[in-house]
Amino acid sequence: MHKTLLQKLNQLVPLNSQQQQALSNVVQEVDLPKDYYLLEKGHISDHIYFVLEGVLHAFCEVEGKAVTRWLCFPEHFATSYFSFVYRQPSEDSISLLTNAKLLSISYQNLQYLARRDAVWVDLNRRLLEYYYTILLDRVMSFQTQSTAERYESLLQANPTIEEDVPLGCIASYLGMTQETLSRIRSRRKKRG
Amino acid sequence: MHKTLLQKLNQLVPLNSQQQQALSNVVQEVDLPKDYYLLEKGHISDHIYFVLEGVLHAFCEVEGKAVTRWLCFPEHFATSYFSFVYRQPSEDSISLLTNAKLLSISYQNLQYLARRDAVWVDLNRRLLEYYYTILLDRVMSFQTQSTAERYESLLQANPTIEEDVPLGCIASYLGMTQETLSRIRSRRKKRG
DNA sequence: CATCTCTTTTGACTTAGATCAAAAAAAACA
DNA sequence: TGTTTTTTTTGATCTAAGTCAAAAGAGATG
Repeated sequence: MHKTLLQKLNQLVPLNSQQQQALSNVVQEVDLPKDYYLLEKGHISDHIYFVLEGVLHAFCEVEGKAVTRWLCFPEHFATSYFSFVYRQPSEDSISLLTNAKLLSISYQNLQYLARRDAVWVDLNRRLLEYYYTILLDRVMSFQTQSTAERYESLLQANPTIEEDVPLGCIASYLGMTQETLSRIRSRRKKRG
Repeated sequence: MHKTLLQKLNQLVPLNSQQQQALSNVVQEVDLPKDYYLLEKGHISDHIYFVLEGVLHAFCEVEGKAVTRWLCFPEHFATSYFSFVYRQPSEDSISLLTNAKLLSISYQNLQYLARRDAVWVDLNRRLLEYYYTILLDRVMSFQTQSTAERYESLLQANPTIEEDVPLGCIASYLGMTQETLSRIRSRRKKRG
């Protein structure tokens, strides 16, 4: 079983060795190439992923343009949440922005775990709480920050983003045009 | 016990009469006046509220200006989520924008319920899931909509907002200035 | 290596929304 | 009731960011 995942989970809820074993029985490690689709729009999300290496993104089409709904970096979890939980077709697609090494757990297996041990229910709640507060911050960044400030914060939280994520994805994620982000970058360089 | 709350909860998870009774034992109905503070910044959020009548808002100070973090209308739940869950001082304050009738449940009592019956854990998760997806939509509105479109959506979802919520609160909630919202309103009126 | 495609940068221009300031309207209050 | 305070509207700029278009750069492909 993968140390990184256990560390992350233990921060939220302590797991005994039995629980760790139960988890390792249902977790699958996969290596996937850049541009691989984990989920296509219209399908039901059947897995939740934990990113070991690489970057993922979820996006949907709005008026012909792709909107980046989120970016997912190493040591974070990814799925189309609405679809996964409510068993409804996803509005979003999820694909890989780089080659990636992931851990994957199926909906079935997660249900199975949750039925046998309440710790997994608890963990699920903790994770949700965590991502909820992150999302609240993202909302506030739109309320209070300029485009340049939003980019600066993102860069601070994730310095590798410039190499791994196309300009257009980042711009859309931050709610601005590609051109604007490109200009923000060139201004940054001039200053240092 | 209040019908409205039970209806809402039953939509998420069916409750038997025993569970309904258990809930009614810990729920308190309160009538509070406009401008009353349910939570002041720096304190730990000790209650979760269900709004029967009236409107609440949460706000924090950023660079000397109040930022509306959320608005809460009848048949919705309110608390400073981060503070309530992590038992940390809240960054936000919560106060009433109108006279209000609320149902309140304390953290202690909710813990008590959750220890005795897993249905309350489940319900908590369902609620969190629900509000998570709402928040995702709010993020997307910033990514894809103009100020006027955001206001239009909000108005559609909550037609009474014009009477109940001051212009400045709404503007801040939607990430624009008061002046901009005022102009959006006057343009609306001219058209009809 | 030349060609084609896709992404990013740069430029010129337009516009939505911010800022600053003052007037008008609405609440609060004595 | 008139006076004070707060909220909202309106007006005159200003500027950040969007749009449109073209050039430059970087990868992919034959």
